[in-house]
Amino acid sequence: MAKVPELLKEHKLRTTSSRSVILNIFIKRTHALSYSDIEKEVSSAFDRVTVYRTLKAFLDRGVIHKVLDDGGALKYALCNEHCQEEDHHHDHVHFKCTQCGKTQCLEDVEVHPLKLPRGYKAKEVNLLIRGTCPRCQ
Amino acid sequence: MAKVPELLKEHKLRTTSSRSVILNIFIKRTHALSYSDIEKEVSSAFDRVTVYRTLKAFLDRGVIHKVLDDGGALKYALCNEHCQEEDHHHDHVHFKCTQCGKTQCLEDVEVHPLKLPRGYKAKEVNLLIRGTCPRCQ
DNA sequence: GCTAATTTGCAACTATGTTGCAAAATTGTT
DNA sequence: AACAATTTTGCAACATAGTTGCAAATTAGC
Repeated sequence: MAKVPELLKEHKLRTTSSRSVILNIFIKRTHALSYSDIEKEVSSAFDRVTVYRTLKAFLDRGVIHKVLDDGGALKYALCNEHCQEEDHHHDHVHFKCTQCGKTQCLEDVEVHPLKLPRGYKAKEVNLLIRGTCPRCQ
Repeated sequence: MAKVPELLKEHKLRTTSSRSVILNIFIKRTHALSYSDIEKEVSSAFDRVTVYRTLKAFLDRGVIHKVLDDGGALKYALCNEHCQEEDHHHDHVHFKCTQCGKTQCLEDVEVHPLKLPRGYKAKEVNLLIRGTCPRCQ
């Protein structure tokens, strides 16, 4: 909680109440959050638009990254250490539990380099694994 | 075009005009299509709801599968040969060109089995690669 | 405390997707 | 080719997701 203002400053974002609260939610949670997850937690303390704009600001400054999900709504999760705009690290492995519906980043899973057909050049790889998580066995 | 009715019958779907037209669009195109891509092609010959329901019917019967995309809207692409409801093959590699925005299935790319942390059990793996396609080099 | 720049809330709008229901179309059977 | 049973369609209405413009409020640096 104490490090929230510094985290914001690190990413060149002004410290405002909505940003502090929402960033803190991301820090507390270990799984990816959608707009509606956040809306529920802040229980309309902020306008819908503010929440969306906060998420957009976090995205643009590399505080969070998009998490692909099979459902409709986009989810977001905290980027790990020092992943600033430019040198954003771009290989994500996400695990969605089909039981509880939660999506987590798996930082330690190694993605083997892929052999693409001639002419394709990869910049970023996103892996979504669906299955059951340890808590839902 | 001729094989559209048989394809529908194979998947236990009645032959109707919307299904024939939409299935044919999927056959013609090599890249994944969103609802709005289809809407544009059929130029409101069918009701919005019918298009959505047709996509849902195709999904349920294993004619098409969902394609993850980083944007908001879900995309869909033809399943390949004999991928019926039950034994749907579940490892997909998709390539999204950041230049032209088109997403393709890469059938031939091999996905190496992943070592997941203890307790995680994978059922399905979806890989989305972002980069540039041969046509946009 | 002042000023400049950014952020917020509101209203309004677009896109995406779903549900219930009556009318229309499809299929198999005479 | 007409019939009945089932499925599919279109319409209206709704729900969720996400965006934009603008004036008022807030933040950061001085």
